[in-house]
Amino acid sequence: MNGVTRREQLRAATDLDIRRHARELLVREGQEAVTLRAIARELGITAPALYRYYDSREDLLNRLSEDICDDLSAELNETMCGIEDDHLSKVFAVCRGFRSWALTHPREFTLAFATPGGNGSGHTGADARKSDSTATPEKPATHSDELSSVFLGVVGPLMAEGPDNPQPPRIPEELRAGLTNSQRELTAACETHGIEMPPEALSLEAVYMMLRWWARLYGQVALEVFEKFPFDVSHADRLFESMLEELGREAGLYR
Amino acid sequence: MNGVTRREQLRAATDLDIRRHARELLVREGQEAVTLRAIARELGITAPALYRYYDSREDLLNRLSEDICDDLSAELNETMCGIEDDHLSKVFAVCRGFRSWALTHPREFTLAFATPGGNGSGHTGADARKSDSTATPEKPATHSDELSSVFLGVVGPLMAEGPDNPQPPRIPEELRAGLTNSQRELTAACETHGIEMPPEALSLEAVYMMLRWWARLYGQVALEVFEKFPFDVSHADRLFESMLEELGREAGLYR
DNA sequence: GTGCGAAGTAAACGCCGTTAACTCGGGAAT
DNA sequence: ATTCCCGAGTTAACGGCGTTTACTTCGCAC
Repeated sequence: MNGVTRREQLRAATDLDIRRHARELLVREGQEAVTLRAIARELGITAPALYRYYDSREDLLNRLSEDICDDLSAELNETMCGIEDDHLSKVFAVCRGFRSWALTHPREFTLAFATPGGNGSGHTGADARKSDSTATPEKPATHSDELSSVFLGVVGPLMAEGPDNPQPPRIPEELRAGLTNSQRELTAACETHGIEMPPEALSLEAVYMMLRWWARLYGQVALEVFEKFPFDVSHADRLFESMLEELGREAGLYR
Repeated sequence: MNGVTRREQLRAATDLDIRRHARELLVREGQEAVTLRAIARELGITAPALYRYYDSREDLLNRLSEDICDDLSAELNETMCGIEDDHLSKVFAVCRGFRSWALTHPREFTLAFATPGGNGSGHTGADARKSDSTATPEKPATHSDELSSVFLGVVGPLMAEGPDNPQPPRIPEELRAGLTNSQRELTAACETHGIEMPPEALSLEAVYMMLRWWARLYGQVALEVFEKFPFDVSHADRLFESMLEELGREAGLYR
Protein backbone atom coordinates (compact mmCIF):
# COMPACT_ATOMS: atom_id res chain seq x y z
CA MET A 1 0.00 0.00 0.00
CA ASN A 2 2.93 2.23 0.72
CA GLY A 3 3.39 4.33 -2.42
CA VAL A 4 7.12 4.57 -1.94
CA THR A 5 9.18 1.44 -1.46
CA ARG A 6 12.18 1.22 0.79
CA ARG A 7 14.51 1.15 -2.20
CA GLU A 8 13.07 4.34 -3.57
CA GLN A 9 13.52 5.98 -0.20
CA LEU A 10 17.18 5.08 -0.03
CA ARG A 11 17.72 6.15 -3.59
CA ALA A 12 16.15 9.53 -2.98
CA ALA A 13 18.20 10.03 0.16
CA THR A 14 21.45 9.22 -1.63
CA ASP A 15 20.52 11.50 -4.49
CA LEU A 16 19.96 14.30 -2.03
CA ASP A 17 23.31 13.62 -0.41
CA ILE A 18 25.03 13.73 -3.76
CA ARG A 19 23.62 17.12 -4.55
CA ARG A 20 24.27 18.39 -1.05
CA HIS A 21 27.95 17.55 -1.23
CA ALA A 22 28.24 18.74 -4.81
CA ARG A 23 26.75 22.06 -3.80
CA GLU A 24 29.15 22.34 -0.91
CA LEU A 25 32.10 21.75 -3.19
CA LEU A 26 30.79 24.32 -5.63
CA VAL A 27 30.44 26.94 -2.93
CA ARG A 28 33.73 26.20 -1.21
CA GLU A 29 36.05 25.59 -4.14
CA GLY A 30 34.34 26.54 -7.36
CA GLN A 31 32.80 24.80 -10.32
CA GLU A 32 35.83 22.85 -11.48
CA ALA A 33 36.19 21.33 -8.02
CA VAL A 34 32.79 19.71 -8.39
CA THR A 35 34.27 16.39 -9.35
CA LEU A 36 32.52 13.06 -9.46
CA ARG A 37 35.41 11.53 -7.58
CA ALA A 38 35.41 14.25 -4.92
CA ILE A 39 31.68 13.92 -4.39
CA ALA A 40 31.95 10.15 -4.15
CA ARG A 41 34.84 10.49 -1.71
CA GLU A 42 32.81 12.64 0.61
CA LEU A 43 29.91 10.27 0.34
CA GLY A 44 32.06 7.26 1.14
CA ILE A 45 31.31 5.53 -2.14
CA THR A 46 33.16 5.22 -5.43
CA ALA A 47 32.81 7.48 -8.43
CA PRO A 48 31.18 5.07 -10.90
CA ALA A 49 28.31 4.61 -8.46
CA LEU A 50 27.23 8.15 -9.27
CA TYR A 51 26.35 6.99 -12.76
CA ARG A 52 23.36 5.23 -11.22
CA TYR A 53 22.02 8.73 -10.53
CA TYR A 54 23.29 10.94 -13.30
CA ASP A 55 24.28 10.36 -16.88
CA SER A 56 27.41 12.45 -16.62
CA ARG A 57 29.07 15.19 -14.68
CA GLU A 58 27.40 17.71 -16.93
CA ASP A 59 24.02 16.23 -16.19
CA LEU A 60 24.70 16.60 -12.47
CA LEU A 61 25.77 20.20 -12.95
CA ASN A 62 22.57 20.94 -14.79
CA ARG A 63 20.58 19.49 -11.97
CA LEU A 64 22.61 21.51 -9.51
CA SER A 65 21.77 24.61 -11.49
CA GLU A 66 18.08 23.86 -11.19
CA ASP A 67 18.41 23.27 -7.47
CA ILE A 68 20.12 26.61 -7.10
CA CYS A 69 17.28 28.37 -8.91
CA ASP A 70 14.73 26.63 -6.74
CA ASP A 71 16.53 27.52 -3.53
CA LEU A 72 16.90 31.09 -4.62
CA SER A 73 13.22 31.16 -5.45
CA ALA A 74 12.33 29.89 -2.02
CA GLU A 75 14.56 32.44 -0.37
CA LEU A 76 13.11 35.29 -2.39
CA ASN A 77 9.63 34.07 -1.66
CA GLU A 78 10.33 34.28 2.04
CA THR A 79 11.86 37.72 1.66
CA MET A 80 8.77 38.82 -0.17
CA CYS A 81 6.38 37.43 2.41
CA GLY A 82 8.27 39.21 5.16
CA ILE A 83 7.38 42.57 3.64
CA GLU A 84 4.11 43.98 4.82
CA ASP A 85 4.11 47.22 2.88
CA ASP A 86 2.67 48.02 -0.51
CA HIS A 87 3.31 45.95 -3.60
CA LEU A 88 6.07 48.18 -4.91
CA SER A 89 8.07 47.66 -1.73
CA LYS A 90 7.77 43.94 -2.25
CA VAL A 91 9.11 44.20 -5.77
CA PHE A 92 12.02 46.25 -4.51
CA ALA A 93 12.66 43.77 -1.74
CA VAL A 94 12.80 40.91 -4.22
CA CYS A 95 15.24 42.82 -6.43
CA ARG A 96 17.46 43.63 -3.50
CA GLY A 97 17.23 40.04 -2.39
CA PHE A 98 18.34 38.81 -5.79
CA ARG A 99 21.31 41.16 -5.76
CA SER A 100 22.51 40.30 -2.31
CA TRP A 101 22.05 36.59 -2.95
CA ALA A 102 24.16 36.87 -6.09
CA LEU A 103 26.90 38.78 -4.29
CA THR A 104 27.05 36.28 -1.46
CA HIS A 105 26.78 33.25 -3.76
CA PRO A 106 28.92 34.23 -6.74
CA ARG A 107 29.73 30.69 -7.81
CA GLU A 108 26.15 29.56 -7.65
CA PHE A 109 25.11 32.65 -9.55
CA THR A 110 27.68 31.95 -12.22
CA LEU A 111 26.58 28.36 -12.68
CA ALA A 112 22.88 29.15 -12.79
CA PHE A 113 22.87 32.49 -14.56
CA ALA A 114 26.01 32.84 -16.59
CA THR A 115 26.69 29.44 -18.12
CA PRO A 116 26.61 29.49 -21.91
CA GLY A 117 25.14 26.01 -22.35
CA GLY A 118 21.76 27.42 -21.44
CA ASN A 119 20.65 25.57 -18.34
CA GLY A 120 19.16 27.40 -15.39
CA SER A 121 16.09 29.25 -16.53
CA GLY A 122 16.97 28.96 -20.18
CA HIS A 123 14.93 26.98 -22.61
CA THR A 124 17.27 24.49 -24.23
CA GLY A 125 17.13 21.70 -21.66
CA ALA A 126 17.10 18.17 -23.05
CA ASP A 127 15.24 17.06 -19.92
CA ALA A 128 16.66 13.55 -19.96
CA ARG A 129 17.64 12.78 -16.40
CA LYS A 130 18.00 9.40 -14.85
CA SER A 131 14.65 8.56 -13.33
CA ASP A 132 11.87 6.03 -13.40
CA SER A 133 10.91 5.89 -17.03
CA THR A 134 7.17 6.35 -16.60
CA ALA A 135 6.87 8.39 -13.42
CA THR A 136 6.18 12.11 -13.02
CA PRO A 137 5.44 13.23 -16.54
CA GLU A 138 3.12 15.72 -14.89
CA LYS A 139 5.12 18.88 -15.58
CA PRO A 140 5.41 19.34 -19.30
CA ALA A 141 5.71 23.07 -18.63
CA THR A 142 8.26 24.78 -20.84
CA HIS A 143 11.06 24.70 -18.29
CA SER A 144 12.00 25.04 -14.63
CA ASP A 145 10.74 28.55 -14.23
CA GLU A 146 10.25 28.38 -10.52
CA LEU A 147 12.04 31.67 -10.37
CA SER A 148 9.92 33.49 -12.93
CA SER A 149 7.00 32.48 -10.81
CA VAL A 150 8.39 34.39 -7.85
CA PHE A 151 8.88 37.53 -9.85
CA LEU A 152 5.48 37.17 -11.43
CA GLY A 153 3.92 36.58 -8.05
CA VAL A 154 5.20 39.86 -6.76
CA VAL A 155 4.80 41.90 -9.90
CA GLY A 156 1.32 40.58 -10.60
CA PRO A 157 -0.49 42.37 -7.78
CA LEU A 158 1.40 45.52 -8.61
CA MET A 159 0.14 45.31 -12.17
CA ALA A 160 -3.34 44.57 -10.96
CA GLU A 161 -3.63 47.57 -8.69
CA GLY A 162 -2.10 50.65 -10.14
CA PRO A 163 -1.02 50.71 -13.74
CA ASP A 164 -2.20 54.27 -14.06
CA ASN A 165 1.05 55.09 -15.84
CA PRO A 166 1.42 58.81 -16.20
CA GLN A 167 3.67 58.03 -19.15
CA PRO A 168 2.83 54.85 -21.03
CA PRO A 169 6.21 53.71 -22.34
CA ARG A 170 5.52 54.22 -26.03
CA ILE A 171 6.30 50.75 -27.29
CA PRO A 172 8.10 50.88 -30.64
CA GLU A 173 5.79 49.62 -33.36
CA GLU A 174 8.07 46.83 -34.54
CA LEU A 175 8.19 45.40 -31.02
CA ARG A 176 4.47 44.88 -30.59
CA ALA A 177 4.33 41.63 -32.53
CA GLY A 178 7.02 39.96 -30.48
CA LEU A 179 5.65 41.29 -27.25
CA THR A 180 2.19 39.84 -27.86
CA ASN A 181 3.91 36.50 -28.16
CA SER A 182 5.59 36.97 -24.80
CA GLN A 183 2.28 38.16 -23.43
CA ARG A 184 0.68 34.88 -24.41
CA GLU A 185 3.51 32.92 -22.82
CA LEU A 186 3.24 34.95 -19.65
CA THR A 187 -0.49 34.51 -19.19
CA ALA A 188 -0.01 30.79 -19.70
CA ALA A 189 2.77 30.76 -17.10
CA CYS A 190 0.58 32.61 -14.62
CA GLU A 191 -2.10 30.02 -15.06
CA THR A 192 0.15 27.00 -14.55
CA HIS A 193 1.68 28.61 -11.48
CA GLY A 194 -1.61 29.74 -10.06
CA ILE A 195 -0.70 33.36 -9.90
CA GLU A 196 -3.45 35.89 -9.42
CA MET A 197 -3.15 38.06 -12.48
CA PRO A 198 -6.18 39.67 -14.04
CA PRO A 199 -5.72 39.28 -17.77
CA GLU A 200 -6.35 42.93 -18.45
CA ALA A 201 -3.45 43.83 -16.11
CA LEU A 202 -0.97 42.08 -18.34
CA SER A 203 -0.94 44.78 -20.93
CA LEU A 204 1.68 44.99 -23.62
CA GLU A 205 3.18 47.87 -21.71
CA ALA A 206 3.40 45.72 -18.60
CA VAL A 207 5.17 42.93 -20.46
CA TYR A 208 7.60 45.43 -21.91
CA MET A 209 8.25 46.89 -18.48
CA MET A 210 8.95 43.48 -16.99
CA LEU A 211 11.45 42.66 -19.69
CA ARG A 212 13.28 45.89 -19.07
CA TRP A 213 13.24 45.40 -15.32
CA TRP A 214 14.76 41.98 -15.65
CA ALA A 215 17.38 43.09 -18.17
CA ARG A 216 18.57 45.90 -15.97
CA LEU A 217 18.41 43.99 -12.72
CA TYR A 218 20.32 41.09 -14.23
CA GLY A 219 22.81 43.39 -15.89
CA GLN A 220 23.65 45.39 -12.83
CA VAL A 221 23.98 42.27 -10.70
CA ALA A 222 26.14 40.40 -13.20
CA LEU A 223 28.32 43.46 -13.55
CA GLU A 224 28.90 43.48 -9.82
CA VAL A 225 29.47 39.75 -9.49
CA PHE A 226 32.01 39.71 -12.30
CA GLU A 227 33.56 43.02 -11.29
CA LYS A 228 33.38 44.29 -14.82
CA PHE A 229 32.74 47.91 -14.10
CA PRO A 230 35.00 50.04 -16.27
CA PHE A 231 36.56 51.56 -13.17
CA ASP A 232 36.50 50.95 -9.49
CA VAL A 233 33.00 51.30 -8.12
CA SER A 234 32.97 51.22 -4.36
CA HIS A 235 29.50 52.67 -4.17
CA ALA A 236 27.82 49.89 -6.10
CA ASP A 237 25.04 49.46 -3.57
CA ARG A 238 24.02 53.09 -3.89
CA LEU A 239 24.15 52.73 -7.65
CA PHE A 240 21.83 49.77 -7.36
CA GLU A 241 19.41 51.70 -5.20
CA SER A 242 19.33 54.54 -7.66
CA MET A 243 18.62 52.06 -10.42
CA LEU A 244 15.65 50.70 -8.48
CA GLU A 245 14.34 54.16 -7.89
CA GLU A 246 14.72 54.97 -11.55
CA LEU A 247 12.92 51.80 -12.56
CA GLY A 248 10.07 52.62 -10.25
CA ARG A 249 9.84 56.11 -11.61
CA GLU A 250 9.88 54.93 -15.20
CA ALA A 251 7.13 52.46 -14.55
CA GLY A 252 5.01 55.33 -13.32
CA LEU A 253 4.73 53.61 -9.97
CA TYR A 254 6.35 56.23 -7.82
CA ARG A 255 4.22 58.93 -6.17
CA MET B 1 73.27 46.33 -32.25
CA ASN B 2 70.00 44.68 -33.16
CA GLY B 3 67.64 45.41 -30.29
CA VAL B 4 65.95 42.05 -30.64
CA THR B 5 68.01 38.89 -30.76
CA ARG B 6 67.18 35.85 -32.78
CA ARG B 7 66.15 34.00 -29.64
CA GLU B 8 63.69 36.69 -28.65
CA GLN B 9 62.22 36.61 -32.13
CA LEU B 10 61.63 32.89 -31.98
CA ARG B 11 60.23 33.14 -28.49
CA ALA B 12 57.78 35.84 -29.48
CA ALA B 13 56.70 33.86 -32.53
CA THR B 14 56.09 30.72 -30.49
CA ASP B 15 54.18 32.68 -27.89
CA LEU B 16 51.97 34.07 -30.62
CA ASP B 17 51.42 30.59 -31.99
CA ILE B 18 50.44 29.31 -28.59
CA ARG B 19 47.81 31.95 -28.17
CA ARG B 20 46.59 31.56 -31.72
CA HIS B 21 45.96 27.85 -31.30
CA ALA B 22 44.54 28.32 -27.82
CA ARG B 23 42.10 30.86 -29.19
CA GLU B 24 41.11 28.53 -31.99
CA LEU B 25 40.40 25.75 -29.51
CA LEU B 26 38.37 28.12 -27.37
CA VAL B 27 36.25 29.22 -30.31
CA ARG B 28 35.80 25.77 -31.79
CA GLU B 29 35.29 23.62 -28.71
CA GLY B 30 34.87 25.80 -25.68
CA GLN B 31 36.87 26.79 -22.67
CA GLU B 32 37.44 23.36 -21.20
CA ALA B 33 38.94 22.20 -24.49
CA VAL B 34 41.70 24.76 -24.14
CA THR B 35 44.13 22.23 -22.82
CA LEU B 36 47.87 22.59 -22.49
CA ARG B 37 48.31 19.20 -24.09
CA ALA B 38 45.96 20.01 -26.96
CA ILE B 39 47.71 23.28 -27.65
CA ALA B 40 51.11 21.60 -27.55
CA ARG B 41 49.84 18.86 -29.85
CA GLU B 42 48.77 21.37 -32.46
CA LEU B 43 52.05 23.18 -32.11
CA GLY B 44 54.04 19.99 -32.52
CA ILE B 45 55.73 20.30 -29.14
CA THR B 46 55.14 18.75 -25.74
CA ALA B 47 52.99 20.15 -22.99
CA PRO B 48 55.67 20.97 -20.40
CA ALA B 49 57.32 23.25 -22.94
CA LEU B 50 54.41 25.63 -22.49
CA TYR B 51 55.60 26.30 -18.98
CA ARG B 52 58.47 28.26 -20.52
CA TYR B 53 55.80 30.75 -21.57
CA TYR B 54 53.10 30.63 -18.94
CA ASP B 55 53.05 29.78 -15.28
CA SER B 56 49.96 27.65 -15.58
CA ARG B 57 46.92 27.01 -17.66
CA GLU B 58 45.08 29.66 -15.71
CA ASP B 59 47.78 32.16 -16.51
CA LEU B 60 47.39 31.38 -20.19
CA LEU B 61 43.64 31.78 -19.98
CA ASN B 62 44.07 35.18 -18.37
CA ARG B 63 46.33 36.25 -21.16
CA LEU B 64 43.82 34.93 -23.66
CA SER B 65 41.17 37.01 -22.01
CA GLU B 66 43.29 40.12 -22.42
CA ASP B 67 43.92 39.30 -26.07
CA ILE B 68 40.22 38.96 -26.62
CA CYS B 69 39.56 42.36 -25.12
CA ASP B 70 42.25 43.91 -27.26
CA ASP B 71 40.94 42.32 -30.44
CA LEU B 72 37.43 43.40 -29.64
CA SER B 73 38.72 46.90 -29.01
CA ALA B 74 40.43 46.99 -32.36
CA GLU B 75 37.31 45.74 -34.11
CA LEU B 76 35.12 48.31 -32.40
CA ASN B 77 37.60 51.01 -33.20
CA GLU B 78 37.36 50.13 -36.87
CA THR B 79 33.59 50.05 -36.69
CA MET B 80 33.63 53.46 -35.12
CA CYS B 81 35.96 54.94 -37.71
CA GLY B 82 33.76 53.65 -40.50
CA ILE B 83 30.90 55.83 -39.32
CA GLU B 84 30.88 59.29 -40.80
CA ASP B 85 27.80 60.66 -39.13
CA ASP B 86 27.44 62.55 -35.89
CA HIS B 87 28.91 61.43 -32.60
CA LEU B 88 25.73 59.84 -31.34
CA SER B 89 25.63 57.53 -34.35
CA LYS B 90 29.16 56.46 -33.53
CA VAL B 91 28.21 55.60 -29.99
CA PHE B 92 25.28 53.59 -31.26
CA ALA B 93 27.50 51.85 -33.76
CA VAL B 94 29.93 50.82 -31.05
CA CYS B 95 27.12 49.50 -28.90
CA ARG B 96 25.69 47.50 -31.78
CA GLY B 97 29.16 46.29 -32.59
CA PHE B 98 29.67 45.08 -29.06
CA ARG B 99 26.39 43.21 -29.11
CA SER B 100 26.93 41.49 -32.42
CA TRP B 101 30.49 40.59 -31.49
CA ALA B 102 29.25 38.99 -28.27
CA LEU B 103 26.56 37.03 -30.08
CA THR B 104 28.97 35.72 -32.71
CA HIS B 105 31.73 35.03 -30.18
CA PRO B 106 29.86 33.66 -27.18
CA ARG B 107 32.76 31.66 -25.80
CA GLU B 108 35.17 34.54 -26.02
CA PHE B 109 32.59 36.79 -24.44
CA THR B 110 32.11 34.36 -21.60
CA LEU B 111 35.81 34.08 -20.90
CA ALA B 112 36.49 37.79 -21.04
CA PHE B 113 33.30 39.19 -19.56
CA ALA B 114 31.67 36.57 -17.39
CA THR B 115 34.47 34.81 -15.56
CA PRO B 116 34.22 35.21 -11.81
CA GLY B 117 37.97 35.30 -11.12
CA GLY B 118 37.99 38.88 -12.32
CA ASN B 119 40.29 38.94 -15.33
CA GLY B 120 39.33 40.78 -18.49
CA SER B 121 38.73 44.41 -17.74
CA GLY B 122 38.45 43.83 -14.03
CA HIS B 123 40.95 45.19 -11.58
CA THR B 124 42.25 42.25 -9.60
CA GLY B 125 45.01 41.06 -11.93
CA ALA B 126 48.18 39.89 -10.23
CA ASP B 127 50.10 40.91 -13.33
CA ALA B 128 52.79 38.28 -12.92
CA ARG B 129 53.35 36.79 -16.32
CA LYS B 130 56.44 35.05 -17.56
CA SER B 131 58.58 37.72 -19.16
CA ASP B 132 61.96 39.36 -18.97
CA SER B 133 62.19 40.45 -15.39
CA THR B 134 63.20 44.04 -16.01
CA ALA B 135 61.58 44.88 -19.34
CA THR B 136 58.39 46.86 -20.02
CA PRO B 137 57.45 48.21 -16.62
CA GLU B 138 56.08 51.15 -18.56
CA LYS B 139 52.40 50.54 -18.03
CA PRO B 140 51.65 50.74 -14.36
CA ALA B 141 48.16 51.90 -15.36
CA THR B 142 45.43 50.34 -13.25
CA HIS B 143 44.62 47.53 -15.67
CA SER B 144 44.28 46.51 -19.31
CA ASP B 145 41.53 48.94 -20.15
CA GLU B 146 42.12 48.99 -23.85
CA LEU B 147 38.40 48.57 -24.19
CA SER B 148 37.37 51.41 -21.92
CA SER B 149 39.54 53.56 -24.11
CA VAL B 150 37.43 52.75 -27.15
CA PHE B 151 34.23 53.63 -25.39
CA LEU B 152 35.77 56.76 -23.96
CA GLY B 153 37.09 57.72 -27.37
CA VAL B 154 33.63 57.65 -28.85
CA VAL B 155 31.74 59.04 -25.91
CA GLY B 156 34.22 61.83 -25.30
CA PRO B 157 33.43 63.95 -28.35
CA LEU B 158 29.76 63.45 -27.69
CA MET B 159 30.21 64.82 -24.21
CA ALA B 160 32.29 67.66 -25.53
CA GLU B 161 29.75 68.86 -28.04
CA GLY B 162 26.25 68.72 -26.75
CA PRO B 163 25.57 68.00 -23.12
CA ASP B 164 22.70 70.46 -23.18
CA ASN B 165 20.63 67.88 -21.34
CA PRO B 166 17.05 69.01 -21.25
CA GLN B 167 16.77 66.87 -18.12
CA PRO B 168 19.93 66.60 -16.05
CA PRO B 169 19.58 63.16 -14.44
CA ARG B 170 19.21 64.33 -10.85
CA ILE B 171 22.01 62.40 -9.27
CA PRO B 172 21.03 61.06 -5.86
CA GLU B 173 22.91 62.93 -3.18
CA GLU B 174 24.57 59.88 -1.65
CA LEU B 175 26.03 58.93 -5.02
CA ARG B 176 27.95 62.12 -5.61
CA ALA B 177 30.91 61.22 -3.42
CA GLY B 178 31.54 57.92 -5.16
CA LEU B 179 31.01 59.45 -8.57
CA THR B 180 33.62 62.13 -8.04
CA ASN B 181 36.04 59.32 -7.36
CA SER B 182 35.15 57.67 -10.65
CA GLN B 183 35.38 61.06 -12.29
CA ARG B 184 38.97 61.38 -11.13
CA GLU B 185 39.79 57.91 -12.41
CA LEU B 186 38.20 58.67 -15.73
CA THR B 187 40.05 61.91 -16.35
CA ALA B 188 43.26 60.11 -15.52
CA ALA B 189 42.38 57.33 -17.95
CA CYS B 190 41.64 59.85 -20.69
CA GLU B 191 45.03 61.38 -20.18
CA THR B 192 46.99 58.14 -20.31
CA HIS B 193 45.11 57.07 -23.42
CA GLY B 194 45.39 60.42 -25.11
CA ILE B 195 41.68 60.91 -25.53
CA GLU B 196 40.41 64.34 -26.36
CA MET B 197 38.14 65.15 -23.48
CA PRO B 198 37.72 68.68 -22.24
CA PRO B 199 37.70 68.40 -18.46
CA GLU B 200 34.54 70.41 -18.10
CA ALA B 201 32.73 67.91 -20.34
CA LEU B 202 33.29 65.11 -17.85
CA SER B 203 30.65 66.32 -15.48
CA LEU B 204 29.31 64.17 -12.70
CA GLU B 205 26.18 63.73 -14.77
CA ALA B 206 28.27 62.47 -17.65
CA VAL B 207 30.05 59.92 -15.48
CA TYR B 208 26.73 58.76 -14.11
CA MET B 209 25.33 58.42 -17.61
CA MET B 210 28.29 56.38 -18.79
CA LEU B 211 27.95 53.99 -15.90
CA ARG B 212 24.30 53.47 -16.67
CA TRP B 213 24.99 52.99 -20.37
CA TRP B 214 27.55 50.33 -19.69
CA ALA B 215 25.41 48.54 -17.13
CA ARG B 216 22.47 48.32 -19.48
CA LEU B 217 24.49 47.49 -22.56
CA TYR B 218 26.35 44.77 -20.72
CA GLY B 219 23.18 43.45 -19.13
CA GLN B 220 21.20 43.18 -22.30
CA VAL B 221 24.07 41.53 -24.14
CA ALA B 222 24.84 39.04 -21.39
CA LEU B 223 21.16 38.21 -21.17
CA GLU B 224 21.13 37.37 -24.85
CA VAL B 225 24.37 35.43 -24.86
CA PHE B 226 23.30 33.29 -21.92
CA GLU B 227 19.72 33.02 -23.09
CA LYS B 228 18.41 33.93 -19.71
CA PHE B 229 15.35 35.84 -20.75
CA PRO B 230 12.40 34.74 -18.64
CA PHE B 231 10.57 33.62 -21.75
CA ASP B 232 11.34 33.13 -25.38
CA VAL B 233 12.42 36.38 -26.96
CA SER B 234 12.71 36.08 -30.68
CA HIS B 235 12.71 39.81 -31.18
CA ALA B 236 15.82 40.48 -29.14
CA ASP B 237 17.41 42.68 -31.78
CA ARG B 238 14.44 45.00 -31.80
CA LEU B 239 14.50 45.05 -28.03
CA PHE B 240 18.13 46.04 -28.20
CA GLU B 241 17.40 48.83 -30.63
CA SER B 242 14.67 50.18 -28.43
CA MET B 243 17.07 50.14 -25.51
CA LEU B 244 19.56 52.20 -27.49
CA GLU B 245 16.90 54.68 -28.41
CA GLU B 246 15.80 54.92 -24.83
CA LEU B 247 19.35 55.47 -23.67
CA GLY B 248 19.80 58.22 -26.19
CA ARG B 249 16.61 59.86 -25.12
CA GLU B 250 17.48 59.67 -21.45
CA ALA B 251 20.84 61.24 -22.07
CA GLY B 252 19.06 64.17 -23.63
CA LEU B 253 20.92 63.47 -26.84
CA TYR B 254 17.95 62.79 -29.04
CA ARG B 255 16.21 65.70 -30.80
C1' DG C 1 86.35 27.65 -28.32
C1' DT C 2 83.98 27.56 -23.86
C1' DG C 3 80.31 27.60 -21.14
C1' DC C 4 75.87 29.49 -19.60
C1' DG C 5 71.17 29.76 -19.91
C1' DA C 6 67.02 29.15 -22.32
C1' DA C 7 63.96 25.98 -25.19
C1' DG C 8 62.43 21.67 -25.39
C1' DT C 9 61.94 16.57 -24.06
C1' DA C 10 60.95 12.16 -21.45
C1' DA C 11 59.15 10.18 -17.61
C1' DA C 12 56.47 10.23 -13.88
C1' DC C 13 52.71 11.61 -10.26
C1' DG C 14 48.18 12.07 -8.99
C1' DC C 15 44.21 13.69 -10.51
C1' DC C 16 40.03 13.37 -13.68
C1' DG C 17 35.47 11.29 -16.50
C1' DT C 18 33.85 7.27 -18.16
C1' DT C 19 33.18 2.24 -19.31
C1' DA C 20 32.83 -2.73 -18.56
C1' DA C 21 32.47 -6.64 -15.91
C1' DC C 22 31.55 -8.10 -11.58
C1' DT C 23 29.22 -8.84 -6.68
C1' DC C 24 25.65 -8.80 -3.65
C1' DG C 25 21.39 -8.24 -1.44
C1' DG C 26 16.19 -6.67 -1.31
C1' DG C 27 12.00 -7.80 -2.98
C1' DA C 28 8.68 -9.70 -6.04
C1' DA C 29 6.85 -14.06 -8.27
C1' DT C 30 6.27 -18.60 -7.91
C1' DA D 1 10.20 -20.92 1.21
C1' DT D 2 12.72 -20.86 -2.99
C1' DT D 3 13.95 -18.72 -7.00
C1' DC D 4 15.27 -15.21 -9.74
C1' DC D 5 15.72 -10.38 -11.25
C1' DC D 6 17.50 -6.11 -11.08
C1' DG D 7 19.55 -2.25 -9.22
C1' DA D 8 23.08 -0.17 -6.06
C1' DG D 9 27.65 -0.45 -5.55
C1' DT D 10 32.53 -2.25 -6.45
C1' DT D 11 37.00 -3.15 -8.90
C1' DA D 12 39.87 -2.53 -12.70
C1' DA D 13 41.04 -0.30 -16.48
C1' DC D 14 41.48 3.33 -20.39
C1' DG D 15 42.87 7.63 -21.98
C1' DG D 16 43.42 12.40 -20.93
C1' DC D 17 44.58 16.08 -17.94
C1' DG D 18 47.98 19.77 -15.22
C1' DT D 19 52.22 19.89 -13.29
C1' DT D 20 57.08 18.69 -11.63
C1' DT D 21 61.65 16.90 -12.10
C1' DA D 22 65.60 15.72 -14.38
C1' DC D 23 67.60 15.53 -18.68
C1' DT D 24 69.34 17.08 -23.49
C1' DT D 25 70.38 20.40 -26.96
C1' DC D 26 71.80 24.39 -28.96
C1' DG D 27 72.06 29.62 -29.73
C1' DC D 28 74.95 33.04 -28.43
C1' DA D 29 77.77 36.11 -25.36
C1' DC D 30 82.33 36.07 -23.63
